[in-house]
Amino acid sequence: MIDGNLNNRHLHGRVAQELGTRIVGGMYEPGALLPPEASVRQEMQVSRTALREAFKVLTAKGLIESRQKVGTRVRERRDWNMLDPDVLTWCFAAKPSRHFLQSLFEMRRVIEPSAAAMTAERRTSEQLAEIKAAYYSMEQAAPDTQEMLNTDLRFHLSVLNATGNEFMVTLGMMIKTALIGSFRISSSRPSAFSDALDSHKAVYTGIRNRDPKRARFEMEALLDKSIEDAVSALEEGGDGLQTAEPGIQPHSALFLAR
Amino acid sequence: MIDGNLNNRHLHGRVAQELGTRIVGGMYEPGALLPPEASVRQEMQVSRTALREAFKVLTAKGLIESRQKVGTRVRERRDWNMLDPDVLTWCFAAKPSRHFLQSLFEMRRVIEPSAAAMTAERRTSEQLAEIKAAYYSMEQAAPDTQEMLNTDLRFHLSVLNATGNEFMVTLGMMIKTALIGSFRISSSRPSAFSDALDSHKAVYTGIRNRDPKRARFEMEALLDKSIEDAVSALEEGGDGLQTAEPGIQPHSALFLAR
DNA sequence: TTAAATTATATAATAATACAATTGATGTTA
DNA sequence: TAACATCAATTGTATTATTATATAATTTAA
Repeated sequence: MIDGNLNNRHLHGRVAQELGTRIVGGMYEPGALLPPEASVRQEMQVSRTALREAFKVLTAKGLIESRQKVGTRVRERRDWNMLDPDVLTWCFAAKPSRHFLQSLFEMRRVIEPSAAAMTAERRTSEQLAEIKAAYYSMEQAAPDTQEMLNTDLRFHLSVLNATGNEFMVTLGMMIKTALIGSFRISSSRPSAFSDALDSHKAVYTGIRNRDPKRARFEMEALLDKSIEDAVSALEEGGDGLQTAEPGIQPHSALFLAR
Repeated sequence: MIDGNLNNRHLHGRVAQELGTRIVGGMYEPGALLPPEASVRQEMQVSRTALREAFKVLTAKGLIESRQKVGTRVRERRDWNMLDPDVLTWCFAAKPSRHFLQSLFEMRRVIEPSAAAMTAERRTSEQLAEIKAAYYSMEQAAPDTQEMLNTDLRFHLSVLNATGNEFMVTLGMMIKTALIGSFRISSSRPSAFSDALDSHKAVYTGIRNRDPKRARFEMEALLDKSIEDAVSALEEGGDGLQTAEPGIQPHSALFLAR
């Protein structure tokens, strides 16, 4: 389990994970009632304490709400805390739709270029050193490995951290989950390895030179490329992904370019 | 209490609110241990069940982590789920620093212009109708009232909703909390009322005309203006806000302009 | 006949208690 | 000295009982 906070250590965490996955997976529909405590307890063979603590976790993340007498209801999707690392992980566990993945990439495309610009503007030399170190660790990682993913991740997080904006840091958690999840879906993407390195280096250079416009531009280019790769990996792979629901217009990943 | 999910209905929710406020307020420092269950129970006069459920809520939001024998520790600030509506509300309850408020505005400045562009690109006519309705409700609200805040909020949320990106919708929750919190801090800002209306109308027009660049530009202008207002309200007000910690460079709210 | 009041019942909320598991510290022994 | 055993503190889990509340069913009064 690659969750943010929850782990196998606690019984209630495992229960929350199981129920959370079921909910985002659509087994219990928004607005519907969960089975009453007693029956869930029996099914999962857990004590009331464990189940109720799991409910509290899910409540805290906006997935459910419990009322006396009436039961425990799944809240509307719009109330779910989609930016929560656990919720996001459960979404990935539950065969995310294409629309979901597109929305996620779109968020990165909104956030990260601005983050790169901020960082170029304000980074300290220590922060720059960390970004540089992250880049070099990418260079040394073998292509198409877990190590590559980790160093890639490290680079993006170091940029977000260096913004000095704590909300960016929190969004970094989301992006981390997203990257890991995407990697697991299209595991061996035939990404142009050296291309990716060049793009990252360009971002780093922009930040080093305190050139916000450049940093933003290069990050945009980098993301556009990686989105392209992911999409094509998905197209070929056809790895059991749900297709977008009808009625939802496909996004053009590039609509932001001006 | 204006929280997202928690409310006075539940005892554990009140306990979580109290503890959460203390934590983000700095009463318990990151890395430090909370007093053991028994003593918190005694202080608050609650049962172990209520306290433990409150702990689970705080754990789910990334504020604390409990280990057997060792106790319950406050996690590092970077692990806090700052985008969670409850956490954000607690931050506002705890006299937010100037740096915090600047970061929040900065996030809006990153998110909302892009959201406006997306919406201009993809909005359905129903979505446009809702945005229009929100604008007209602003026109009819009396200046400098709660009603004004509500309609303003409605406008911004309707734009975010119309992006069709569910992460944007979740960020809307964050922005909602931020707006309410900001309003309470600088309650009677001498904002140029009709100016604000004009800006909003310009955004609406851009979206109506399916003109992403225009919508983005007008949203940027709108936010720049409202940030300006808020800053000046803060300067005058001097309402007990903590000043930014030394060593943190002030942000220029406008660094994003190109 | 209808409306209001009452009661019943199902369900979650809270409390109280007991015991288990984990872990850090301390002491003990080879 | 190092490995090992013991202990104590603290949270984890389970169980049971009581209370509060929302809905449905029933009775009572107008």
